[in-house]
Amino acid sequence: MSENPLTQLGSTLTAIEQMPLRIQIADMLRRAIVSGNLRPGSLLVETALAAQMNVSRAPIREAIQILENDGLIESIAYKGKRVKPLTQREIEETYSLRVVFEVMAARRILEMNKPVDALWIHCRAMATAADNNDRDALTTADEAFHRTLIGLADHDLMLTSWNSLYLRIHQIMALRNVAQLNLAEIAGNHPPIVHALENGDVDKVINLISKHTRSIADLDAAKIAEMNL
Amino acid sequence: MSENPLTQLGSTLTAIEQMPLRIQIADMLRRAIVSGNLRPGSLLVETALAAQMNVSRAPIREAIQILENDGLIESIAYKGKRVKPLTQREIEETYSLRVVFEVMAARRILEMNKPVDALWIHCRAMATAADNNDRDALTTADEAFHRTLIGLADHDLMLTSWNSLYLRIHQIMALRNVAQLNLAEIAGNHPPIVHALENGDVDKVINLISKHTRSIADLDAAKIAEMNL
DNA sequence: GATTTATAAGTTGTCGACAATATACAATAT
DNA sequence: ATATTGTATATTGTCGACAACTTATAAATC
Repeated sequence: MSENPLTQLGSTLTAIEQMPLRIQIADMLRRAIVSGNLRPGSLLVETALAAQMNVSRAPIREAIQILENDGLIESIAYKGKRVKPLTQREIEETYSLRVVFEVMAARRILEMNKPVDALWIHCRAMATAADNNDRDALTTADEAFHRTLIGLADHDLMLTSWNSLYLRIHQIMALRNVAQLNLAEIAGNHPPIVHALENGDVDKVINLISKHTRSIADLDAAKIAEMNL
Repeated sequence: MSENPLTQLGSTLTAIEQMPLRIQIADMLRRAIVSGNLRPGSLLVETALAAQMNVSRAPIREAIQILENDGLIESIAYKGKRVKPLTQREIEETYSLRVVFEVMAARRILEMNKPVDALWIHCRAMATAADNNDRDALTTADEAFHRTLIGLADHDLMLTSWNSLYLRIHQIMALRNVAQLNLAEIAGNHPPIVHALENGDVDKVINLISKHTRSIADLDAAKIAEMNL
């Protein structure tokens, strides 16, 4: 089984290429949706996609079903499937559920007395990104912060739900007006959370997370409502 | 589709007979799993199922994918798919997530000042069932209680997650030793929750729900561990 | 002109067959 | 006896075709 490094790299690449088509297609479509390239409401027709990708309908169907499971696509009887429209309500539900998960995570972390040092790394990355006015870097560090927080809770079921949630959050973020976000403010919101965690102050953690999320959720909900998706 | 192959298998609901085969098959398999007829670890082979149900593999594949989404089935490379084994950890995660959802629901109900009269109906049904020593009736009323509680929170995303959670709870319940459950005690656990809700006592609600769920979760986790699934 | 009916087009649902790949087992060589 | 190789088998992945059903369009009737 031991081969030279070059073949190892090659096998890694072919491993991706040799994944089932449905996975490749699902990944492709998922990226298109959460990046905003496929806007909410877009119709997905199996035959069209199959022709476009030069594959049969079978893997397309399965890929679409995967995305339906992700909550990114919904079925419309005998018309096709379409990218799920984003309603104000859904945005609010998405963010409120994220708050619940993060509060749950915080409680578990405190119960288990887990160190939260890992969070500081992402806080610093966010601060740097804010200084450089680098929105992409801030977004990346922000997600890393939240993902780390959830991961520390060591709860697979919640993590799975959270991943699904975050797909939609990505989609929302791709459509929102980033210009109205104050990078420094967002970066500044996170260190107090870590401090509260280190001090074991549950109520403060809950308060901070709730307030932080709500302000973002309100911005996004307003934006999406205005876009009329 | 003038002749439905599945009628031979005892599917009696007429409404369901016009649904796509994948839905019928998924429902059938789901019932088999959550009722304990298909035990955790059972292998599901597409060709075998297709032959057994007199359909092609296509709807079987899609049905299996649906159940994979439900978290009831997992894939095993080049062996087939199997009913996901139940681990102690997973049981604990399932119940702890249910607690979080119910606490979230309670908070929202209190915030919206929603009347919770509907819950009393199910409390009474549970009391009656306990008096009659009718385990099935108690289980039904119990689920109705919890489903109503979640429903009152008016949060579609959470409801969807909760439904998925409850599938696994059904599966767990089907495998547990019902004899060790004290019906009167379970029935008695619910009215105080409704009282606390009516009094707006959030902390008490949280406390009651947590304690109530934990005792059941501990019983089930022990039972499953002992069964070595 | 409005309403009903017939026709066409488009989309999903299902099928049977073939290809690819991993596993299990037997046969062979060392 | 152990390791290796080859072969058979089992299972999933993918394809192209056809059927069923819904919607849209055009025609016909009143």
